[in-house]
Amino acid sequence: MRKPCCDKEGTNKGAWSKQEDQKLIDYIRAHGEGCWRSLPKAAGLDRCGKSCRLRWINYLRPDIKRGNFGQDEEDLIIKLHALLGNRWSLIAGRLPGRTDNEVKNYWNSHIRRKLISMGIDPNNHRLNQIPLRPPPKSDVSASATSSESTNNECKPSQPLKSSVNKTTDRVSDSLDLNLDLTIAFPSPPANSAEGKRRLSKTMMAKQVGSSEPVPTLLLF
DNA sequence: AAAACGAGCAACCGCGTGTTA
DNA sequence: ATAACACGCGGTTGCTCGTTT
Repeated sequence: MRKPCCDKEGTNKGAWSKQEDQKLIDYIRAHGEGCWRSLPKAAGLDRCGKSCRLRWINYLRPDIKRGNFGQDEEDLIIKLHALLGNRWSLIAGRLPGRTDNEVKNYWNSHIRRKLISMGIDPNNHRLNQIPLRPPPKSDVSASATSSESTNNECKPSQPLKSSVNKTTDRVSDSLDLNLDLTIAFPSPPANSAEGKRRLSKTMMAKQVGSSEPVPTLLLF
């Protein structure tokens, strides 16, 4: 039913050349973002539209801030992750100049490791009990959260629902994580199927725990 | 000096969702 | 109402480069 996003034959893959970058930049400067499917042809690129989009968003966009993450950014990522889980695009949306891919990579390569070394479960931001023991079978939620030993460990799953509302032994509490917050969404792009999409996704995320008091995050 | 290893990052893939015809 | 399309997201892969042995 679903066709591949582009015909795989005849499209380049792998690292982008300078010429390809320049073509993409020139085209988007002239015509703006969007219509990714038709863009490659129009721009003279032998690339899949998805690949063009990714390259632009993660690397070529002029407002991208490159380089190391600051301590404030790292703290913010940790706090947002405690609330939102692996919703990298939402998290990146609160970090000007950072992309979801960059945030995700930074989390996986730095923050995650750091939290683990501190004895903190990066998936639910709780202190691990030492020694780590497999949870009792009857405790479903516990088994879902002690995920270091499972294959589903990175499921964004219920960070909103489970991690936010239970405050006992939450490390984030000791890290001065102010959970009495309200999520302030960045204003969606004006042209914006994306804005609408993001908003609706976010609303869904908020509604996950709608039967319970939803903690709010006032960030800006 | 060279091989082995690990970390970091760019890019790809598959799926979910909103839109359109 | 629904199938096809277009896009965005999150997970994963694989390459590159620095460090260790």
